Order: sequence, then C-alpha cells, then structure tokens
Amino acid sequence: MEQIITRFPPSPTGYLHVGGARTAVFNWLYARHTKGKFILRIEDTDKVRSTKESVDAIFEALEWLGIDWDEGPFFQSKRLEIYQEYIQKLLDSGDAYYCTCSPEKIKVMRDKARSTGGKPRYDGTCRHLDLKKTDTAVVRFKAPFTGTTIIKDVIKGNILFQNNELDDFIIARSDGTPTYNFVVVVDDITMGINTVIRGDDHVMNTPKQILLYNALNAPLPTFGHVPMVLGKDRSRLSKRHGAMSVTVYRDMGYLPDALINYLVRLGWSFGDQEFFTRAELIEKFSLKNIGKSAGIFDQDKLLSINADHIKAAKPQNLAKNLVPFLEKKGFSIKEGPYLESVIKTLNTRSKTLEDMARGALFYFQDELSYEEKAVKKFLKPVALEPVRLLVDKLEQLPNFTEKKLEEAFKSVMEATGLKFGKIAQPVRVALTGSSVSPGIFEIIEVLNKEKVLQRLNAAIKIILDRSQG
RNA sequence: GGUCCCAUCGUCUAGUGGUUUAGGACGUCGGCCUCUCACGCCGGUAACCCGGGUUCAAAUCCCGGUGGGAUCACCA
Repeated sequence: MEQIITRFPPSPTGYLHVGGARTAVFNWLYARHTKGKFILRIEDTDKVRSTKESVDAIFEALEWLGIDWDEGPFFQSKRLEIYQEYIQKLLDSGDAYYCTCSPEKIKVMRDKARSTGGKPRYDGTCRHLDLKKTDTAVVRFKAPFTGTTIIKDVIKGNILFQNNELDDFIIARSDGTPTYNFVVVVDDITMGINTVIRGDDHVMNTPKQILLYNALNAPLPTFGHVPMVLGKDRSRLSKRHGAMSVTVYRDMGYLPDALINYLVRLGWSFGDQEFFTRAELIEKFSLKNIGKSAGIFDQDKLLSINADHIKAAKPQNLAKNLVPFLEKKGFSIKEGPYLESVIKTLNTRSKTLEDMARGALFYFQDELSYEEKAVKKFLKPVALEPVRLLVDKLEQLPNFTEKKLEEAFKSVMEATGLKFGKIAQPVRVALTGSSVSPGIFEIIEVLNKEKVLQRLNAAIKIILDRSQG
C-alpha cells in the first residue's frame, strides 16, 4: 500500500476560519491515522489579496490546534518557474494555446450566451489560430468538447460531468502567472499528493483538474469532497454568523482538542461516540464515515464538548492553558501544585477557561471583591455568631482536612442551632465575595489558614459596620 | 437560469431491506442529589421532506417532485 500523502493549502487572504480548520484537521488526521504525510502549502498566487499577516495568522492557528506538518510550508509565489515549465509542456503537446481575445470581448460573449439561455463560455476563437505569445495573450487549456469526466469521490461516490459543460479555461494570465486550477494540479503532482480532501465547494473545479492531470500524464489522486459547514441560517458560514477565526475560540477559552473534536464530529461519526481525545481521533478516524450532507455549526454543542474536555483534562495540563486567562485579569500566577488544586475545585463547573479564570479570581485576590447582592443577603447580623464561632474553631485547627472542617461546622451548628446551609452561605460570601462558588470545604482547604481567618474576620467587620450604619 | 451535490428529532448524528414502539449526543422541559452554582443521575419532548414504484417486507433500493447548498472570473 502506497503511503498516503495529504495536504492543506490555505490562501493567505485572512485568518484561518473554522471551515478551513476542519478540512485541515481531516487531512491531518487521515495522514496521521495512516502514518502518511501531511504537507502545508500556502496558495499565495493572488498578490493583491495575500498578506504576510494572514500567513502568520494561519501558522498561529495551526500551531494552537496542534496540527503539525511533515513538509513545507511551500509558497506558490516561490514556485513560478515550475509552473512556467508545465505551461510550456502543455503548449508543446498542443493541449494549450495562446489566446488574444480581450476580456471585454469575452464578457460580451458570456453575457450574450447567458441571456439567450446558452452556456457562458469561451467560444474557442483562438483555438486553431496557432497564435504566438504577446503581452496580452493568455494561455488556454484545450478542453474536450465531447465525452464525460468522472470524479471517483471517496465521500460522495461517482460524480459525472459532460465535457461540453467545460470551456477552454485560462491556465496562464496575460502577465504569465498561472491560475488556480492549473497551479493546484502542478503542485499536487510535483509534491506527490495522492489524497485530496477538500471542501465540496471544489467539486466544480475537479473535472478541469482531472483533465489537466490527464494532459500532463499524471496519475489521479484520490478525491474526497467534504460537505460544507453552514451557519445557523443554513447559509455558508461567514462573519455575520459570529466567531469564525479559530484563534477567537482560543481567546474565548476553548481547548484545541475540544475544537478539533467538535469539528471532526461535525460530519464524521464513529457510532454513537461523541467524545474523542486527540489520540483516539488519530486511531479511529477514516474517510469511510464522513457524511454527505452539510452541517450547521452549533455553538452550544461546541461549548458542551469543551466542558467535557475540561472535565477530562489533567489539572496540570489545564494549568498552562489557564495562566494566560488569569494574566488577562491582572494576576500573574505560575503553574504549580497550588494552581492545580484551584483547578480541581473548578473543572466540573467551567465550560471554558475563561469561566474557570473568572471563578478562580477569589483565590488570588488580596483585596476580595464582594458582590453587593450577596453581601446584603448573607452578611447580616444573624451570621455574626456562627462566623465568630467558626473562627474560634478554625484557629484551633493545626491543619485543614475535610474531616476536621466538617467537625468544626458541626459544632457551630450545634452551638447555634442553625442548619448547615444557614452557616455555609455567609461563610461562602466571606471567603469568595460571592454566593456562588465551589464547595465550602474545598475552598477552605485550598485557601490557606491565614487567608481563611483573615477573610472571615473581614466579614465580621462588614457585618458589624452594616448593622451600625 | 445552467451544472453539480445533499435530504433521519430545533442541531450533530446512528441506522446500509426485516433485530426499530427509529438509538445516542447537544438544546429544551421535569425530577433526584445538594452548603450555593455546577457536576452527576433519572425521566419527558422531538425526526425518517412529499409522491410514486420495486419487494412478502423500505428510513434503508429506483424514479419524479419539493426544499436546501455549491458553482458558473485573467479569485483561490
């Protein structure tokens, strides 16, 4: 069995969006699954729209996703001589010819055809003229008038095209630069790509490309066209559907493994399994179970998958991803046992790293910020006695263990006749500033004794001040 | 408009002629658990686009509608 060689060829005209990321993931996973090769190629032949910033943005996104490549990145802008050479081959073999018809003339031709219900195509005026190169001449490929071209698509099955649907398309512009369909084919041939997995917005290009492979005497790769990702309104995903760039998901606190899991599962299935680690994906992914219909990008499900990945992740791995989010909130916390113990109290209640960072703030604040509503509701005179008693009890404890803490609370309950909840809520507000937080015992264990007592005493002061004020 | 693709709960999907009162997940609704919020658990809601065939039998095969998407550049 021949080694699988796949590729991802983004054009650097913007950020890497989730649709592009998805086809990158499919190609990457398939290469990894088959122990093949994955090649990165930057399609920057459009000098006007391609930017260095976009190239960097794509690298950044790929790196965050953890998608690595075995060869490249190749830049098409640096391969112009190769394309020249192949254009000449086609010219020499008579499969291509110079055409001097002006764009205006062709536009008229097309408009007329369209208005009379005909096919808007080039009429082949220069086909047999055997024209020489001029500075306005383009090179056209001689497409067959008859016969059929068939795409053997591993995802969609066989797709048949009548060759008379095609016209003599341009493969080199008047400035000599090659056009997309030609460049792709030459690149894929010369890079040894034998498996082309791409969005199904490319199916209409494929017959042209197949004709080019044939004219160049090159073996056809395996084609697989994956259905598009649609927005909530069933139209092609675009800016108005909200977040598009994969790095935006990074900044919102999504885990790369979660995004990958979601993107792959959107359109691919493995029985009823929903959750996949990266390793599992590599092990289980195949082209066989990719669906044929387009899928709608569902933020809710992505969020849910992200929560699952946060729950499943090791605290130490989460820690390094969490640090930037804490920094963004003004806390420079280093990774380590303390951060990990903080994370353990938050991972089942955080859907994103942003959630988690927000929930973790009270652990790090020197000056606790209190929610006004929580203070009003729970730091009332009735809470004074239990909190004071608790301070007494905790002061006597040499160290905090769940068992010791339970005993301490129990004795406060007995002494005051209050139910646990009546004591826990004021304590929670005292310790976290909020009425919502991880479990009381967890918090007390993680915060050190000094901080707990300090915050409890601060709460007592607040209660006193409020009742006097 | 031409060409091409697609069609199972709101969404992602399982399903490849009988095992299906169509399964799972997200969402949603209700409940349990409970120191708050979550998590977890239990339960409910909800789909085979329509019409013809083929067959003893069709979500599954065929045809036709309808609907949605893609594409028709000296852009990629």
